[in-house]
Amino acid sequence: MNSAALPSGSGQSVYVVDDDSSVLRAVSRLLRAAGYAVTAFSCPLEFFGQFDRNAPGCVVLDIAMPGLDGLELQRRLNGAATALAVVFVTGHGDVPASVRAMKAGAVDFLTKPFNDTDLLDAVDSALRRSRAAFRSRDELAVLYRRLASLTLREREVFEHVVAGQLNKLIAVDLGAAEKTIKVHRGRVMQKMEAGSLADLVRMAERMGIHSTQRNVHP
Amino acid sequence: MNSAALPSGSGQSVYVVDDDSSVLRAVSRLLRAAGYAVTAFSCPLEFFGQFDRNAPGCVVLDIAMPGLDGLELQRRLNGAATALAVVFVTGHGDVPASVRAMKAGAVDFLTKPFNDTDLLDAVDSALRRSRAAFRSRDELAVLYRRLASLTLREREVFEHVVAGQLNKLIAVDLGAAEKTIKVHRGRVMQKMEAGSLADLVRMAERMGIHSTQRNVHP
DNA sequence: GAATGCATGGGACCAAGGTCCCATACTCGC
DNA sequence: GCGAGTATGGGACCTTGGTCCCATGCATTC
Repeated sequence: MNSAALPSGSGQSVYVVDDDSSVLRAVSRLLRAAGYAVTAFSCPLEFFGQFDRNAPGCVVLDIAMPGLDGLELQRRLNGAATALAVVFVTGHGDVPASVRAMKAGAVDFLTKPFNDTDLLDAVDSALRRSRAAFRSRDELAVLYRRLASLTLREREVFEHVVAGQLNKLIAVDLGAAEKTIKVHRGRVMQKMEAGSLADLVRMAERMGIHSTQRNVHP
Repeated sequence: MNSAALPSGSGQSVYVVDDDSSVLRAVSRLLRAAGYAVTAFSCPLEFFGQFDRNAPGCVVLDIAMPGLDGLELQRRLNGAATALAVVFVTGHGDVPASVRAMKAGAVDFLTKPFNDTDLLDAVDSALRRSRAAFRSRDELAVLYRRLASLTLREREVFEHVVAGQLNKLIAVDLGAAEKTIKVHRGRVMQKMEAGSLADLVRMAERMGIHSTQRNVHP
């Protein structure tokens, strides 16, 4: 185990994106002094091409930038498969922009001049949120990978099982013998790596799986 | 069934709170014309004393008001057991105020002059959110009422069951016979009105019940 | 002091879940 | 055409879960 500072592994990486180089320097210095792994960009497109998609992190973003607008960059980040959290920092922010930013999930929206504490608090809270989102996204990805390993039939049985139906009824619904359902059910438990039915139900909940149940008369 | 307009039953009730009587009149008229059941208040405290806690609804709120500040009123609403959603409307809103409002869960934050469509959209979205929150709060209340009807022992068994443990193991953990656990478990299913174990697990999830499990050696 | 609610279980059963081994049948790709 | 993967089940067997009736012991309450 090497304990060198690994920006992407530490969950402490902060990207600062601002076209004003003096602000960029000042903010970067402040955050580095606070112990964060900071990467600075004066060009939003450059940032978008280089940041680490596979790690949690925080982006400190100026709203008004030439080339790529801050809000537009946020929109692209939301569209991309990342778990980055955004903190806006701006000199001349207007209310509509701040509202749009917050609606789109920004953690905070600071107007210059802001005091150091506000920025540090925002970054801390953003990293916290990003790490949580990243972890949850990761766990979900594992679940979906397992789900994808199910055959069609197993998937059907899975849905009926987490709906609380008895094997006997599932058999009727799917037009098979109870015996066969048991076999599929056993394989579902194995493939999903569920230690108990309760586990399986919780997995289904997290994946938003609700039975596509035609209750009576298919 | 009387189909008279019932503000609290319809899920369409909107409270407008603004100390500027001309704005109050204009906004109220607009919303009434759109079919909402509008109640207007020029005094925030009066509103706070009179609104219906037991129905979903939307509050259109001015930020700057004498007596009770808009943000403070929002804070109180969040503290109270309501499911109201807040839309801010203000003449001279500053960015920090809008950010605080959005962080506190406001649906939108409009600055005058705003066009009618923006307000109507915001109110519609707020009512939608409020209805969803209200329903979910209601369902949760039912679950908690059932949970409260469990005896201490039943509650313990409940936690172990949704943790996926077998009756046999629960018996060991609680120092009782498997037979006894079965009895408790049966009563838990009855009292919680769960049709299946899957149901019970989902109920536990919604209530955030995770076993307070001392795995080995109590 | 009788009644009530609760926790505790024995006995007896039956239903449901789970798991072996085994077999058939179909489809797909090489 | 043959093997792999899939869906299907029979037979046998055991473990769990669920539910009757019944009974005891211990608090609290009226």
